[in-house]
Amino acid sequence: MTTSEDQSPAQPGGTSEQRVMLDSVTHSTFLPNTSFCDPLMSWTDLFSNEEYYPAFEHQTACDSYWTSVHPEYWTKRHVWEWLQFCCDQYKLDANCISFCHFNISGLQLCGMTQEEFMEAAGVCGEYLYFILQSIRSQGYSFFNDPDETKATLKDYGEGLGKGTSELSFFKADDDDCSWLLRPSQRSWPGGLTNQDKVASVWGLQAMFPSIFHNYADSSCLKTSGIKSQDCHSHSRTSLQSSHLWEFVRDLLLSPEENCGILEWEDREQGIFRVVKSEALAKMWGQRKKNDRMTYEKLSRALRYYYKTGILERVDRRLVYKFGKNAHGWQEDKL
DNA sequence: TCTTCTTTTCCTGTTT
DNA sequence: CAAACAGGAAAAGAAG
Repeated sequence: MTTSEDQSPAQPGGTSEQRVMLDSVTHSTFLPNTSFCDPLMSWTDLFSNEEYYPAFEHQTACDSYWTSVHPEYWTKRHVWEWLQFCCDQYKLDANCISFCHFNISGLQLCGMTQEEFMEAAGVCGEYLYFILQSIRSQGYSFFNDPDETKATLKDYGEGLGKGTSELSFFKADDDDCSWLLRPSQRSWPGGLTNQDKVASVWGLQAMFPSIFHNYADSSCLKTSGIKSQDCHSHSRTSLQSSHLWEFVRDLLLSPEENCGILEWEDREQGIFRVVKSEALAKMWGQRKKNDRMTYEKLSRALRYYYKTGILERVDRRLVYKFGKNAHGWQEDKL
């Protein structure tokens, strides 16, 4: 597999700005949702490769940012910028997203149904769908600027929980190109403080409580650094680096990425089988940037989970079971 | 820097 | 015999 390190930088659109943008995404693996998409190609690989992405639209640095254009007029680049923003800002797990499905214009994006979003990005897809719809239809912009804030949290109802006072979820005047960001604000995706991010996430929670309720436990909504009382994660590490058991769980929950490496034996009981042990180890090794990973080592790490109740022993080869301290795998709690 | 926790690495022995 | 399991020990790595 090719890595971003050995890619030639000489491709259309491969400006330093774009590479910075793309490289800030985790080195995810993308498994086949489409016939032309290399299953192990990362986002960086995908979009820096002209074969896969010939139409980078040859934009220049002075071209508009996605926030300054209505979604229906977004270019493909705007679509990625938006995806990039959503991943960064709302801690969506890029692994959940099949970027091959988003190699489209804004008009096509706006034509996608909720089901199509979910097909392309699983639970993140539903989330992305709602974000997009809010941008299209309601004119919400997500930024913190006291001078620009036209409405505070109270406009969106009571009982939103801690942190809501920080919120400056913004609804602009209808005649003010409502969802636009002014040029001076266009640097904000990289400049937000943690507090801003908390505020923004709380804002989304206010808008889409059902989504947050449903997915608070999902790895696709990473919650590190967000002191939400709804956060059920026991993880003490960064959200961007999921634990092994979460990686395994997410693989089980993402059939399009699974490639038959793992399969459920008993979905209700949380019993699953490792079908391709070395492939699983390789994939985990790619995630951890460790090409010496083997199933033997991976399985040793899995066995440590017996102690903590993340996994329970199943006396069958290559079969494991989620324990009482594993969360986010149950179908009815997703 | 220290501490804690998770994961990696290596190992020996056992089971399938 | 190979592959997988079990678990001890030590070290590395990440994060607070």
